[in-house]
Amino acid sequence: MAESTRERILDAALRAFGTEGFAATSLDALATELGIRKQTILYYFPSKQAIFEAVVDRAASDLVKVFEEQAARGIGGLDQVEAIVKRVFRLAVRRPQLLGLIREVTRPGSLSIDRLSAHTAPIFERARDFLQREMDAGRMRFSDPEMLLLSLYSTVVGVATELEVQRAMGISDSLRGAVARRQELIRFLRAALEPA
Amino acid sequence: MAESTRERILDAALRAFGTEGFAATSLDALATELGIRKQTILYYFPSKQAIFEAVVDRAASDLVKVFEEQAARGIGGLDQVEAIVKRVFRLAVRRPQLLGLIREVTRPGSLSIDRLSAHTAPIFERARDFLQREMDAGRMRFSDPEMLLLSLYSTVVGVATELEVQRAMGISDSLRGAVARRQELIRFLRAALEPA
DNA sequence: ACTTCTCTCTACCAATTGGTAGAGGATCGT
DNA sequence: ACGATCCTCTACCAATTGGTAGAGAGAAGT
Repeated sequence: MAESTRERILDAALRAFGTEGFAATSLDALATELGIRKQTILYYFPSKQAIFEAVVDRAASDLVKVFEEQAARGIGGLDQVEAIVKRVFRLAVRRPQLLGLIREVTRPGSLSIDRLSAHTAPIFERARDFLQREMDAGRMRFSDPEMLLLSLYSTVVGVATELEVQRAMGISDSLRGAVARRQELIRFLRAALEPA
Repeated sequence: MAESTRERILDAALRAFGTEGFAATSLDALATELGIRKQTILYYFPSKQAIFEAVVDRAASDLVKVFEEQAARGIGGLDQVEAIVKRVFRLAVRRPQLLGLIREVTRPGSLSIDRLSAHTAPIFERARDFLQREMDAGRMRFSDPEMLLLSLYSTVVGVATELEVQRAMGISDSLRGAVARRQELIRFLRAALEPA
């Protein structure tokens, strides 16, 4: 057996929640997609909310792992920023629903936001310290590291996920387009971060 | 009479769609909030989808107006970029649901995306030409104007709307916090755009 | 006085929602 | 052979969903 039913449910739920959103996803639709009955889903998870939380947990730890792998390399300066952007982009291309889910969770009305930030708080802290260190070492333009982190987050996640905006702007969303976007984004960020 | 019923419905719908999202908003809830019956809503609009489209139309033209007002001033270079960012921020503070709605419409599964881009296409084009002109004049770092526009869009909209991410990062979402964010964002963009 | 138009209402409806109860079939250790 | 555990199913259910049909109130025009 390739994958347990539980895992298959989580996979399908990630896709659905990450693209359609929580409210627009019905358990019946999820079950039909999987070729099983809704009650089978409710055997593994007590409620729809519980599925969502499990999906968030898994997505968050996948995301954190990507960051920690790169952090472990201990590269410094803008090269490290570039490496992280590349990893985020690889993730966005391979598993677009994952970042879509993050945006679903960070929506104003959402529950589970605390669940996500419990996972991500350590890497936020780490990133902030990294920026501070690089600034002190003169390898990065000086500014408030938290605000800078917010700008970086917005830019990277936006460019990686706003596919419909790109389409509306007439930008190709092919793989080649993704590479071009990534390249321009990195140049953009390097210009924004380089010390004066 | 302060406001027509139709206008009140559109106002409430903007708020609901912009924060809760389309699927999570029910006509009954909307009606209760307004102190009227659901059927009164359905007298003015034939369906939920039609309400959404009307809201998108109104929000889009409000948004376009903000841009055109600033474009008419004919300021050049980074000062113009800064002025636009400030206007977007003012909008985000005064009517946060408006940008929330944009994000709802630009979500993958959404309908009405064409409706939005029909409104915004002209200002996208205008912005692209503006960037190109500024680059040619040497007042802005040289790069692909479309890709640059995407980066700018992502950064500005993200910083202006990702309130929950900010909360998770420990950034205050007070008015003072908004001013600080705007200031840092402008410095960030200036650094990213200044010619080498 | 009568009609017409604008608006909001009550009364329903079929379909879908998330969720409960419990039957039945495997597969297991004993 | 037997019970226990694991898993998926059928059968329901109350509540909510978007939407229809049409009554009735009020104002306006004739």
